[in-house]
Amino acid sequence: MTTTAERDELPSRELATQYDPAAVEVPLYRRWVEAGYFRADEQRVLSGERRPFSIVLPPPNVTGNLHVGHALDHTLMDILARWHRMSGDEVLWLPGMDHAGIATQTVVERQLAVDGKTRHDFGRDLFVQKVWDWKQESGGAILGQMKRLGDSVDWDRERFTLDDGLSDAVQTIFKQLYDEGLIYRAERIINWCPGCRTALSDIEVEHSEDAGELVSVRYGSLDPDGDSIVVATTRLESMLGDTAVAVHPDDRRYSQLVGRTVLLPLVGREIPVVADDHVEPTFGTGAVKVTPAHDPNDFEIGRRHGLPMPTILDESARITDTGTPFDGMDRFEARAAVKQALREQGRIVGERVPYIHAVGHCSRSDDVIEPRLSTQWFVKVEPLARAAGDAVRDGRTVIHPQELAARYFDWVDHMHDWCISRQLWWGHRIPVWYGPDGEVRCVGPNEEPPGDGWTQDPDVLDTWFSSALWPFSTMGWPHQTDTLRAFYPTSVLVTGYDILFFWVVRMMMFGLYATHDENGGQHVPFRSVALHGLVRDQYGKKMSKTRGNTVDPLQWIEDYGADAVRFTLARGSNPGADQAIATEWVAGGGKFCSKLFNATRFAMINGATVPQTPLDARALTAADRWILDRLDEVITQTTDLLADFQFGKAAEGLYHFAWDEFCDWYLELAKIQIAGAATDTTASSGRVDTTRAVLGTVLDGLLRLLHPFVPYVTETLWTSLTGGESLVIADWPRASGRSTDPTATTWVADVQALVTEIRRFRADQNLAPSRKVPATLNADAEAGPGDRARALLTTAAALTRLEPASESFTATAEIRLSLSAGQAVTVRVDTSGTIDTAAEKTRLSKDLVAARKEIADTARKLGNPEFIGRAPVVVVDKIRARAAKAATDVDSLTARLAAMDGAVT
RNA sequence: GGGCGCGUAGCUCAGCGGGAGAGCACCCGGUUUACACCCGGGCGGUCGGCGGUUCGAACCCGUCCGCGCCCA
Repeated sequence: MTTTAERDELPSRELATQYDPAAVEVPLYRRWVEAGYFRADEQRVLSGERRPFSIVLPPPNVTGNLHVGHALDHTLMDILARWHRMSGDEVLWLPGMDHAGIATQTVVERQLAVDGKTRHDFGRDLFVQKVWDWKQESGGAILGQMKRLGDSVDWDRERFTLDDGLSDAVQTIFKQLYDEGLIYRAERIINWCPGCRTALSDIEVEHSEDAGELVSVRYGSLDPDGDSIVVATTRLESMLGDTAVAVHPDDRRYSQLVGRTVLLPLVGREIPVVADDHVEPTFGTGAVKVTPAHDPNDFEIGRRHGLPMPTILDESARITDTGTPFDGMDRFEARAAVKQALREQGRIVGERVPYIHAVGHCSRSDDVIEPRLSTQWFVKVEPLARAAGDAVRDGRTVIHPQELAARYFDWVDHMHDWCISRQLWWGHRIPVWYGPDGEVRCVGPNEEPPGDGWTQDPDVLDTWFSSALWPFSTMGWPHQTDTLRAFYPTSVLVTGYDILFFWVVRMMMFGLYATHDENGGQHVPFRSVALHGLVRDQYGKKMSKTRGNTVDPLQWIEDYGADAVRFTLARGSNPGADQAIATEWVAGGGKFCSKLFNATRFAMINGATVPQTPLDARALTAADRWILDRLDEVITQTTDLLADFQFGKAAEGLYHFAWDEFCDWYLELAKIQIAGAATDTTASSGRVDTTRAVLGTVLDGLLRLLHPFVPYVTETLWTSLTGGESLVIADWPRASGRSTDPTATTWVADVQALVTEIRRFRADQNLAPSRKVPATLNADAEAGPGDRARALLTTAAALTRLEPASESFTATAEIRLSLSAGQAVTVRVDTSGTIDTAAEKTRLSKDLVAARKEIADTARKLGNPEFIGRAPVVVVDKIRARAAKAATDVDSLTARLAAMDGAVT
């Protein structure tokens, strides 16, 4: 027995008079979750009952909110998840978040800063506890936002990268890589963010074209007879750390200087001039200053020539340990001060201002990155990257669209070793301990850390290190769980192409390294990667806070409904390509849902029902046959497009079918069939029932097809139409298997052409749409089988408000149309003598021009023997038919224009 | 500098060898009992330029111009 409370939870089977997404969406989502529709069951896969479909959700950042890029990504994933669920697959779509090391630590540090405190005031353990507290209270807002969007994820399986299980996975793979020598610690030039005060990997650095200064400075003697050499730099303060000047060995301008020393100004140090093949002799003066501790290229030169490598910047990028007055200055302050001091010495020999050059910025804080010599942990990526490349080359993982595979290869084939240590407290701490006598020990997940006298490495791992394990760590790896057995390798990863290197490559590397089948073969983490583009503003500009053109998808959801946002995003999405979006377009998505609602409601008012038995083909009208054939086509087309990740085309095809074909034409035709049967008792008594069954059949199929895109409105309508439990667990439609009826398609095309022609006439003549116009309808003798020709005319008349001629009928105008098979129909109308001859002439003249152009175009082709000889027969026949039709039209139009002229004179 | 991609209606984009399309915007007309979140009609494009291949090019090839992204 249903309690009142339970009944309130169920959506009403009665449709309201207007669709209100805000009232429907939240309760519907709750009902789906409570019903357990989104839960995955390993056993149904392992028993062979169902095929698995698993989808990797890119874990959003725990500090993040749903932005429009997520909305797109999640919409596409949800479309796949719901489509596969309806197709009978067991779907696992697992939600969760990553811990976002820098971002999260920064959030909490900012809170502490309000009270004038830093994390050091609390110590490591207490600070980390505070971050956990923050996560409990304020983190993960995005999970609620995912629910609002409608994500059909299995909430029982929510994961977080710092969970115990996932942390075990991190420690396990670290240990394995370490033991195999694929993780090492070394002093290298790394990207240092002075704002975040940590090392970054290459991919966390974004390059932009910035305006700086290129300053040329004379090193060495200022005496015209003394040794000197001119070098240029954009980072003038770095000269304080110079330990050499390098020139190309073959550069004769400097050959006498190689091996000697020049004076380093301001510092007063003598530094050598070295010859190095890597110097570009044609750039600038051909001589370069060498700062080994603060430039990657200079570091290599320094290594080759055994140069000292003094570090002259501290963690905040202040000058330090140079023994000059610049110590303690910020790098930018020092840049100006050094320039001033050099100018006073007369050493500035040239300046290019502004000088546009590429500058690296921290992707998190936007601070200018400093290359810095530092001891860090690295992953030796070469063997991992090669395996990742091979997996795509072999087709074990397929990238969609294919063009983007080139970028993938470009990346994996030229990857630098990955700097994985971060000087943070929030994250997975590096499981390496240092002993009192310099011993180093990497501790595995089941091992006790060493005791007294040993200290653990203070750094934590890059967040991407744990995110790279996500596809399998969330399923219980390193344990061989039923979840892994059932759902791994996963089916698909859907993500933006901008994250291909950040994350996709890393998942590929770790997945191939860590996971294997029974025979020891490598597992790919996912079989397909579907890449979409960025969402841009309505002018195609990239959204950014500084530009002020960002949008809030949650506001759109509030205003227009989640379905509207989803449909608009899906419809605009083409594989690998960016898309633009605007509020008006989202409003358009809302209008589509509303249209769907009104159409279904109307069909139901007219008795639409989903038949329990197959439709009797003999009882179907041409209109019925046409819409049913179209439904079959759309089912096949949508299924094929989804299988190829062509979301935009799939959505577009459904929109067109629903609105332009079903609503605009079939519903209007159905009205006539139902009304006509009421007045015409000789029409088969089953006509009304058949029409109702066709309405129900088409709507049932359409709503199923649309459900992955717009789950809420379709669920509302479908449960009302069918009385079924839920569309979420309904079957994906299949084409009927009926052979198509091309004559039905032709018939409808003729109706549409005739109706449009009559409407054009009415509009040109300013005949009010509501006005009934008397008319006579004539078909040429050969206009086809009598019934269909008669139906064609009466149907067109009904759709255009024509009424039968009375005895006083006097034709004042004539509308003639060539039908597709070459016959013609004529409609004579009585406009009560008031005919706008000028408007009618304009209309006919316009058609005449078009028809003459058509004659010219086709005649040119048909007059070309090469065309007749070489073009396919079907093409030639088509052109001949067009030529014939155009000739008929020209005759008819000419005659009517002549008649009108005659009538006037 | 290297690689990838893009230039089609006012805007955003489909179409990628045989009649130039969609959404949004715009103009005109409409309370035709599903829907004014609507209906009907309409305006609007030498498909970036120039060459070539082809019976035929928005579509294939070359080249130039302009724009974007990624990597140096």
